[in-house]
Amino acid sequence: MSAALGMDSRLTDDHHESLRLWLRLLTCTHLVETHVRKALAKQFKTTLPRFDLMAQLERAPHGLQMGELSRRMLVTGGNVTGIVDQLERSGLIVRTEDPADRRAYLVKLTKEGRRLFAQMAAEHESWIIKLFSGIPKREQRALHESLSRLRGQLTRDTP
Amino acid sequence: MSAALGMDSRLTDDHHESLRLWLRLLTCTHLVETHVRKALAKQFKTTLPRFDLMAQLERAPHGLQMGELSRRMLVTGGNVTGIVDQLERSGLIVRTEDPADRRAYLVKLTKEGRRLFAQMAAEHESWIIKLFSGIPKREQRALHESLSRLRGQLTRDTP
DNA sequence: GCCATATACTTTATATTTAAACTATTGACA
DNA sequence: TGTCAATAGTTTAAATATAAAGTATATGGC
Repeated sequence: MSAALGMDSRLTDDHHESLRLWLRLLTCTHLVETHVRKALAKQFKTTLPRFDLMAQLERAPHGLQMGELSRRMLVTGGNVTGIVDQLERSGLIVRTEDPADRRAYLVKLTKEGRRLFAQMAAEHESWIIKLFSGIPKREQRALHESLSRLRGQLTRDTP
Repeated sequence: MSAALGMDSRLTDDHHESLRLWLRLLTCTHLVETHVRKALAKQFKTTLPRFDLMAQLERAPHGLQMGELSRRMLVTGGNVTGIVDQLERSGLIVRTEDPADRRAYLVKLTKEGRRLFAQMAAEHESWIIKLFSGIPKREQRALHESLSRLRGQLTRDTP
């Protein structure tokens, strides 16, 4: 993630409500990210983007093209190249020839990658549940729904 | 920001609700960030972290220490050093001696920095308002409140 | 079939970001 | 007062991240 537009604890009244909402969204995301990043580093000696990429592959047993990874992770193609390089060097994923398109690869988890990811995913989920545990389930569902509407807006209107 | 944990459009049912909420939060934040980053680059030839840092200073006329910038922006100190270097080289901010502590600087906007920031802030706010315009004000307020509760959780329990 | 254009991926240059090590100064306290 | 841990900031190395340019392959129209 990029930077936060600042702790939103001292905004003056002349800031518009949408702006304040955005800053709060950014702060929350940043706080969770920092927590998860440190936990991944400490417990698994890995990083958030690598975990993210493996999470994508785990849901796609037949593999994903680089471009599809890029779209799903919301990062540029060049970025994906670098992270795939790292994970491939570690033996956790492999680039496979795409039989349907000689320009493309199908990236897949190796057996070792699947094994390791299963461990990390379980821990990761428990961290998230703990971090969100102070928000009642009812409110979490409402939040989720509002954010879904927002995501719809963002993907529909601003291509 | 770091990477998204993936488009949350194809989660399977076995994912816990908190995890889904987190992924949606991350996706929304990432989409807005990408939009704002591109707009800042296009219209002002600048970046999000530089804009963010200037936004912090604009609200602190007497200046801020590097460490205070780091805390408010939720990034590490080394990161702040780099961004301050850039902005200082461009003449938009200055490092001032802190009369109370010879280890510290007070970083301030220059006149040119204030002038430019005023322009950027106005545009920035209009972008945000537009991006969030599909969400009713009522729902925006509810979102803001839920996120406030979440932020409270995140800053209280996970130091 | 041939060619223009688009797509898939990599490379390059630059900026952001973290963690950890380092320097300088402060502040607490025996 | 002298010492020593804590604090403020920088530097370093490595990983992300973007945008833009480059390479190779597909695809669609002629």
